[in-house]
Amino acid sequence: MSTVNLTPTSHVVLGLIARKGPSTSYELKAAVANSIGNFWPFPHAQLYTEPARLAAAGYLNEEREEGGRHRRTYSITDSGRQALAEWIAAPTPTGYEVRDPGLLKLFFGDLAQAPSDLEALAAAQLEAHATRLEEYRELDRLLEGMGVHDHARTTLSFGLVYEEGAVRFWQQVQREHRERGSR
Amino acid sequence: MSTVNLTPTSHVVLGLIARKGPSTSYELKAAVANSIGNFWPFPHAQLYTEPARLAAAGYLNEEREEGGRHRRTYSITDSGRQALAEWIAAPTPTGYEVRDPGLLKLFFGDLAQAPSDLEALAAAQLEAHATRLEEYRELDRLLEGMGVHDHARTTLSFGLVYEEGAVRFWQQVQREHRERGSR
DNA sequence: ACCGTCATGTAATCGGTTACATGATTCT
DNA sequence: AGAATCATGTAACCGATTACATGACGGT
Repeated sequence: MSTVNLTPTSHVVLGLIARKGPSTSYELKAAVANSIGNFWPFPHAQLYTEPARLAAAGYLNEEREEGGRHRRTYSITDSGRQALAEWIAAPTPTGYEVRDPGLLKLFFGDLAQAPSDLEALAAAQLEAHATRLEEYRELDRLLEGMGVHDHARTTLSFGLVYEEGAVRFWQQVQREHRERGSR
Repeated sequence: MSTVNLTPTSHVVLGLIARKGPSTSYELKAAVANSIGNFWPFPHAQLYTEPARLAAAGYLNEEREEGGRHRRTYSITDSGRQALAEWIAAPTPTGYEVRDPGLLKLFFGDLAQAPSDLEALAAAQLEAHATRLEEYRELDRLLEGMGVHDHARTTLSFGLVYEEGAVRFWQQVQREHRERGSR
C-alpha cells in the first residue's frame, strides 16, 4: 500500500464512486462523458488505470467479478472518503487553464500567409461553439424539465457561460477581420 | 534528424521564433508568460527542452554562445517555417479544455460536509477571477494606449470575456447558495 | 567581495495519451 | 451464425511536471 499523490483524475474517480457507490471503470467513463468530461476530458484509459492506483494506495477496494466479463468493481474505503473530504475542505488553487487550439492559432494569426486562413479559422470555431452552445442549452432544458437542480447542472451552466462568450468572441473576430479586409 | 510530432508546445516555440527572430529559451519564456501563457501555461522547462527536440528534427538551428552564459539561440529553418505554415493553414481541431480546479470541486459540491466549504470556494474563486479580470482590463487599456491592435491583444480579449463570465458565474453560485441556505 | 536575483539548464519521475487487442452481448 | 457494437482492458511511449542545481550579472 504505497502512497500516491492525488491528481484531478484521482478526485474525479473518488468523487464519482463516493457519490454513486461501487462502480466499474466503464460506469465512471460514462459518468464523466456527459458531465465534467465536457470541458475536462479524462481519457478512458485513465479511468481504468487510476482506480488501480487508488486501490493500491488503500483509497479504494477492488472486487473482481467471477464469471462473465470479470469486471472490477471499486468501492471507496474510509481512507478514500477521508482523502476526498480533505480535498473538498481544502483551499482550492485559483489557477486554471484554457487549452483551446483555435485560440492558440489565432494568437499566431499575424503569421498567416493567406487572410482566408483566419476567416476559415473564425468560421469553423464559431460554428463549433454555436453547436456546442445549442447542445448545452438543450441539455439544460432537459434537466430543468426533470427538476434537477444539482451541482452537476450548475457546472453545466458554466459551460453555457463559456460557450456564449466564445460565440460572441469569434463573431467579433469575424467582424474585425471583415472590416480590416474591406478597408 | 529524427522526426517528431508537433505538439502545441512545438507550435508555440516555432511561432514565437518565427515572429521575433532568433531567440533563447529565456526569451521564449518571457514572451509566453505575459501572453498566451496566461491561460495556456507552458512550464519553463518545456521551453528549454522543446527547442532542442525541434532542432534535432531540423525545424530549428541551434547556435551556442562562446563565452559568458553559453546561451543557446535558436533560429527557424525553412523546414520549420514550412511546418508552421502548414499548421496555420490546416483545419483546427474544434475541441478545447477548461481545466479549472474550482469548477471541478464545485461539481462535487454535493459531497461537501459543511456548507461553508462551498461558500469559501465561491468566495475565493470569485475574488481570484475578479482580480484577474481587473489585471486584464488594465493590460488591455495599456495596449490600447500604445495603439496596439494585434492578434495577441485579440487573444487577451478572450481572456476578458472568460473572466467576465467567470465572475458572473461565481456570483450566481453565491447567490443561489445563500437563497438555499436561508430557505 | 558578497548577495540576491536573473538566467539557464538537467534529471528523474510519472501521468497522460495513443494504439492495440480481445472478450461479451446484442441484433439481424 | 455472423456482424456490429459495447465493454474492458494492457502496453509502450513520451511529453509534461517537479525538483534540483549551478552560473552569470548587477548592485551595494
